[in-house]
Amino acid sequence: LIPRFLPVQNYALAETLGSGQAFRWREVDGGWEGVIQSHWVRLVQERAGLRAISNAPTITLEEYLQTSVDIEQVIATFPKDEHMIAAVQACRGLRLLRQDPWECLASFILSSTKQIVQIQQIVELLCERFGDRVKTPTGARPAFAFPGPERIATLNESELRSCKMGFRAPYLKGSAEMVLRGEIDLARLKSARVEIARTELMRLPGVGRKIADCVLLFAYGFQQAFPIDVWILKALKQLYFARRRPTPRRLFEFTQTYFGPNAGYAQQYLFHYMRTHHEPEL
DNA sequence: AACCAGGACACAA
DNA sequence: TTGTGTCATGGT
Repeated sequence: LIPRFLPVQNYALAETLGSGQAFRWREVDGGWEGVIQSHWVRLVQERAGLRAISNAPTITLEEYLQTSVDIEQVIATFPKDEHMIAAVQACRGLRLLRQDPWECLASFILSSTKQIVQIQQIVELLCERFGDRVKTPTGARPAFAFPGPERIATLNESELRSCKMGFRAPYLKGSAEMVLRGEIDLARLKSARVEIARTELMRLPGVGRKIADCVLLFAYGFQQAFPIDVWILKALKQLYFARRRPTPRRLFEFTQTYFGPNAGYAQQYLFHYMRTHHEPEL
């Protein structure tokens, strides 16, 4: 296992890994351990960057963690209203990851009406039971790769339900089968226009507008994508549409114009802010 | 013990 | 188009 250093300023590692965009990271002895592709990874926050222990190529780590993104430059494009200022103030250094499309897609299919801790539990069970073992340092807990669509497609519904995913089981299996049959090409979406990529993703069972936007943002890096979940919906209505009744279409229009070219980052800051400051109802 | 969770879907009006 | 019930499971 190769230790190395990823220089980066102002990287909020704990909030980035633990706040609901990825579900497989665990805090262990002051660091964060997880799996990227087929590589076990341990990350430790340091003053001038991130210390990484892993066999994964450096470029893989940098890509996943997006360490080359200048977050101050991103923040500078946010609207300067009091709510965004407070959200940035609450966690300067929060990042967006760049995850594997299938893992991200499958994870968010499993996310609907679940709390983040429960999503983590479901995904962990799925990997433990059906993922390939990956190499770990002696003494560390066993770790597993995320099972690919070819593996998920072979499982029956009761095997999937044993991972506590409930009614989402047929969605996951159905989506795995469509990917496996080539009815959707996840790799090709990277170079598509965002509207086309979204429409494609929404053809999959269990994937609506919100989950599609999560995958567009967290896996493909479409920074205009703005997932609207219950927290963000509450934030938008409460902070920007008080005493009004926006239609979903009007809300979407607002997110695409008001928050600027990095709307997806703004969304993640608002999401984290709402969840950690659990605003009293207004 | 109710209520809710990073929703989607079929169906009604 | 917008509204309601349903789905499975566990945390708070």
